[in-house]
Amino acid sequence: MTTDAFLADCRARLAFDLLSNTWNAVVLWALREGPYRHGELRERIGGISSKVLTETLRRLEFNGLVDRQAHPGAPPRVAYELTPLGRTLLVPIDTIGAWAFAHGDEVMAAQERASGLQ
Amino acid sequence: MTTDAFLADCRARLAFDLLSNTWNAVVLWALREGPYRHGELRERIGGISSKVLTETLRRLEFNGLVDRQAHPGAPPRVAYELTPLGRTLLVPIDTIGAWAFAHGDEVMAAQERASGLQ
DNA sequence: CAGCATCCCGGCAGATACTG
DNA sequence: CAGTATCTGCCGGGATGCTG
Repeated sequence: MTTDAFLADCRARLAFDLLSNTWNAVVLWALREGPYRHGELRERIGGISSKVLTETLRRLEFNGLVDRQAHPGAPPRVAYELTPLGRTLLVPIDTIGAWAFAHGDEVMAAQERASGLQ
Repeated sequence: MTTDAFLADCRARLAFDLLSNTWNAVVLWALREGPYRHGELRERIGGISSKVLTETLRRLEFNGLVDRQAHPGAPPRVAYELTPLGRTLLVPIDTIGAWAFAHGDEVMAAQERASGLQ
């Protein structure tokens, strides 16, 4: 098992905290096909406010997962791109997504069962 | 790509929400080696309060990931065990942990770099 | 266009004390 | 032993409005 010293190890927490935010994984995933600008990202994602998108990008940048390129001038042009490190995180994200597609209905069924019998 | 319709799909969110809680994944992981009782789990995990452990177990049970067996009598004996569904979720959890072990130091280095230059 | 400044709210999680 | 009952603080995230 690769992660046997899991419980006490803070390093594992690191990855979970990265994926624990509502939007981190979504933005990372949306960026997988190349640089996008702020507005493009908002469109592609849908349902995220401008403020929250900026916060998320700042967080990802802080953790070395996203690279921010500001081309100066007016109007402002800012592009965001995955770093190589950020790109490696797409693997776990995809694994989670795959699990959801395989077992999502089982979870929902369990939820309804549990709700039903109070 | 298995999860191309990721952004709009609520099913993917399901899995992320499951792993977004601070303790869900930890408790799931702690349960991977068979049934444990409330007190045993607390010991094995460390740093979790009784109340929060109960809440977490209730949540996991609600989602069909954990099975709760109460053997009546005094003193009370309650054991928790992974369901087959819960066991499948160990795979993504392990993937995340493996990523953390492989790239955790890169993230920490990036954080220090970002903190350093203000 | 990109993004800060505010205000606000709900829910996770910790600490503490109590019960069958 | 395995919980429940409170009280509390914190932070993510939404809404709105303003700026260079």
